[in-house]
Amino acid sequence: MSKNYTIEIGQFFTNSLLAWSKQINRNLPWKKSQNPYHIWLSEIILQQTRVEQGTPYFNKFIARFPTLQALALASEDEVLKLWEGLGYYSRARNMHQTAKHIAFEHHGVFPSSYQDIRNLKGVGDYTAAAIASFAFDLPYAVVDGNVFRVLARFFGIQTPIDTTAGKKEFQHLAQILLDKTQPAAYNQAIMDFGAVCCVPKSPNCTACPLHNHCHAFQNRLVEVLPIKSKRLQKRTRYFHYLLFNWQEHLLIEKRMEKDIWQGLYQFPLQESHTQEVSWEQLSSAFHHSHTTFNAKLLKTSKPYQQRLRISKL
DNA sequence: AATCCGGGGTT
DNA sequence: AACCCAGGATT
Repeated sequence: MSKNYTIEIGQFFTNSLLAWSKQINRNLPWKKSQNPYHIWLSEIILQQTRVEQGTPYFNKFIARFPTLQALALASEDEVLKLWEGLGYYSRARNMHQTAKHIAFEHHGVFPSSYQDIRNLKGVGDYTAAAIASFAFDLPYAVVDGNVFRVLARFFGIQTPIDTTAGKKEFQHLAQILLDKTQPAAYNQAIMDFGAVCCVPKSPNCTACPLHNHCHAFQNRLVEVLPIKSKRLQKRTRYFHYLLFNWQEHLLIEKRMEKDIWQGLYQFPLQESHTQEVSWEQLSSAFHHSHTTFNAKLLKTSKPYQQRLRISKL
């Protein structure tokens, strides 16, 4: 698809983004330096996480673990405790494991080539390109949700972004468009542009400096692009927590099954598909807690919802 | 290629 | 209720 576009339009795109980025000011705390530890930490936190949600976590982690060595020396429990509430908890485990790996097996020296960075646990194509460009000025184009959207719209690409072919096509085009003389500035510019200007819903296209050459705007495809092939649907799970008193303590348990929150702790739990659950269900489900610990059921919680995505077809 | 893994905001 | 977010690992 990228073969259909001229060099000139690509240069217009790149130069326009860089010019646009100079007139906005998005001061993010992890952009104050090229410290690879700070860059890496921020990128892990921001995976599938909004900047506004991740920023306080970044500040907490930097305050508690000023260096990669400090993070490596921490216990996994403490790392998870600091991560609490952010979701996708395997990110925290992989991050901690990687910190220990770099600290104890590479003398604390953060890898400085794309391939070495890419080989770190928890680091995929996007994060490797982000660290390589932001921390080491290496010419690797980032492709995140913002980039998919901006490229799909401006170049009118209708290939679904959630397919192997789509990912390959967008990655290839992004690499062509990258300004190799200033990869960090370009990568920052295209993501800022997607986050601030070319937003998912109802972008203000008439105010966009690229709209004269934007395929989606010229062809009324802004609300259609980017295209995703997999339609997603939500299934709702209801969790009813039970508070057991045992020798003046509240019983908690550890989630060992292969499911969400693996290895995390919770009050004993009965799950149901509906908001209501019968007392018989609760009682029989926790006969074990009663008999094993001689614990007394104090009360049950209101039902908590957890929605998860399941593919429709 | 599909599926799993989350919390939180927006529409 | 559906969609989206500075995605990656697993199967």
